[in-house]
Amino acid sequence: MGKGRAPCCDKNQVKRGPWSPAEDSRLISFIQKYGHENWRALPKQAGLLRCGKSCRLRWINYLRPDVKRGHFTKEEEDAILQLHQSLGNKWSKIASHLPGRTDNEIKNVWNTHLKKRLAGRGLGQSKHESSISSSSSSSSASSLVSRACIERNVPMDLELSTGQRPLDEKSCGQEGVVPPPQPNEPQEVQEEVAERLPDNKDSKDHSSTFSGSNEPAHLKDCVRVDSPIAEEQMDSFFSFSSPYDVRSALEPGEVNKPDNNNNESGNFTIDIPFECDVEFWNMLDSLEPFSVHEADVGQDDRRTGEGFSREDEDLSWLRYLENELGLEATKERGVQEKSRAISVTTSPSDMAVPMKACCQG
DNA sequence: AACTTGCCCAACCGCTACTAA
DNA sequence: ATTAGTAGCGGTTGGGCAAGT
Repeated sequence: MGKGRAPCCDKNQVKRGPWSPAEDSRLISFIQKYGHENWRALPKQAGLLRCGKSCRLRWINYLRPDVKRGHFTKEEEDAILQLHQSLGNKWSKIASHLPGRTDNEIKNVWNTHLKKRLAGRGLGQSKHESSISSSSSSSSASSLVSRACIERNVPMDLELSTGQRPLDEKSCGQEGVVPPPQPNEPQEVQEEVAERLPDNKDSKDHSSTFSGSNEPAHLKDCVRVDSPIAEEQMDSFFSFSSPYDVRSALEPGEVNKPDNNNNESGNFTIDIPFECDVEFWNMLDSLEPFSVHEADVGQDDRRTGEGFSREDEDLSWLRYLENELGLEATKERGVQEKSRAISVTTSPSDMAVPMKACCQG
């Protein structure tokens, strides 16, 4: 090796800046299917022109299904103030006490709101004093924190904070949204995938977007390439219940999909070259984002309902994500989504020609 | 309406901690 | 014990947007 530490990625080769819906879709899809054993290798395996760090950040701060977004409640703000008194700028530790909030988000809120609020409340006060006096609702903040601790099995004693990150992938399952990874279960993986194949579509309630038999003729040839795979992938797109086995599934530079109907001999391999065609990505980005229509119904009701299932939660999250991405579920998008499903599933360079042909009509 | 200013927040950067060989 | 690779953390930046002039 050369001197010093190798850069995490070649900045000339990776895309930077805001994430496009297409990239989000690709990342979500990949992680949902294979997890994120290795962030560094993930972009390559997923066919993303991003630094692994960037992928990780995007996932943790934005795309994770259990990430809570929107304004912070007074309770949460008070909790942050309180926790900051004890922990200082240990944003990840603070975040671990606030379900669904990310360290980055908390850091931002602190820097933009809470710090000023605190400053405005009395410069002469000691930290401790200000903490006491500033928390008119400290009891509620405490209860929020303690509730979070209970939910997450995090010790209430902040000084004993273990440094674990309940918000990260290792403990998403505690939120009831993302179960802990179940590695080394190839049999289950296969069963899970088998269940998601088009043959079993009846068991799914959010697959209609891609079950379209009314796709335009000019798209059919394109879709034929591997539409069962695409549909399978998009069907399970936002369901985080599927186990995965990254270790056994992935080699650098390629994605070995679990067995499926398309490939009864197994070892279905999709090679996603890192050097993706920039034009392709431009085209991809110009496409309308992915959406699932059934999820439009009754999200809020589900939240309050007694039978709020994982599936419901997945759908809620999907709807939320759609909103976040500025997606609007419309019928005609099914066509584009077909295309997108393919792009998410296969090698961009493989798809570049047929996709281009399709788009040019 | 046009321009400026300030705020917000997603994303990036660089460092440290951890782990495996 | 050392080294290299990776994940995670905290600080910082910059683009977009809203409010103000």
